Amino acid sequence: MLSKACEYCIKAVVFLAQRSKEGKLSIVKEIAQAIDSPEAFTAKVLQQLVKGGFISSVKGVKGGFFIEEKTLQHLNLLQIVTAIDGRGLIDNCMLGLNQCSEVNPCPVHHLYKGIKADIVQLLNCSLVNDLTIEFSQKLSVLKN
Amino acid sequence: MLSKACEYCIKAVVFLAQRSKEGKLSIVKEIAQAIDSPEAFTAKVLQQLVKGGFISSVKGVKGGFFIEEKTLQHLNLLQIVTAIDGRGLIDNCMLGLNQCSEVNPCPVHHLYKGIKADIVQLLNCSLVNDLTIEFSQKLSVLKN
DNA sequence: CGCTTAAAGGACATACTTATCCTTATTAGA
DNA sequence: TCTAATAAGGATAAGTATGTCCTTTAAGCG
Repeated sequence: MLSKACEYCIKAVVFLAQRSKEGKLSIVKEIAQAIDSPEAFTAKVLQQLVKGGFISSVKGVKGGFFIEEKTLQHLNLLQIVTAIDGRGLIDNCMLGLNQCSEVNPCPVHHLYKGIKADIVQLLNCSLVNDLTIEFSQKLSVLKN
Repeated sequence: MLSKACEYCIKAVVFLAQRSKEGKLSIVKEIAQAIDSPEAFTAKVLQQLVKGGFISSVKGVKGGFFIEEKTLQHLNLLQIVTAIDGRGLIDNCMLGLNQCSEVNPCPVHHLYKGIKADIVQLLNCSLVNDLTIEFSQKLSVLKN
């Protein structure tokens, strides 16, 4: 469904959002620990998030990552998923047909289209800010 | 979502089912052509389907693959997907948590559980026999 | 300025998926 | 029995995802 890179990104962003609301920067080590991910690999995917403009970073002593308040207001999971994994999950046919559509459907097209729409809706309606609030209240976890 | 191997398997099975109802065996070359897949790799995944008991094969001249009538009656996509890709799609957390549940949910657990149930239902309710009927009537395609 | 800290970036390593090729076993038919 | 056709199986290659390591760049602080 989602790549490991994308899973780490989503979890990292939720954690970072919480920390940012507390006015704190987080270094890679803290993030990797909070989401139980390999540190070096996490650093790589965080770079992608910075390049995509989803999170911000500060180098050097007292540096780290954070999310700008105004970015957090509208940031949702669809933005992150498409930036990291591309539009495959959203666009692709379940059976991999290049041209799968209403007029040229694969055998499961009509059954799958509703599910795909639901996935897009889940991602699009999942505001990082909302997820973070739940996480702060310990109503959800980012690791076991 | 599904591996390439799994995509090929599903398409191969739908094609094979149609041919089997016509009383014909199909060789790898015909199958690969019908579903637009690489021949050698398709041969490999067909072997897995034979081992799993989903399809049957005959070696030698006039040999090929087919599906037994009684197998076809109850064969559905969930059986094929779990045999080829395992239970990951069905069991795994969207964010990859090892222990994601109602009492210990990831940030999207409650939103995702319905979608996962829908995916399982799609696969479980998709009888290969039914898909084949539609395919025979040219209401769906296996390649472009 | 020089030291320390931390992100950025590049190179490399590992694992898995996808794909190909060649050989072997099996079968039908001449 | 010999030959051709075809699945089965093993080895290998190519590609992608995942993960690690080391160097470079930037920033804060004494």
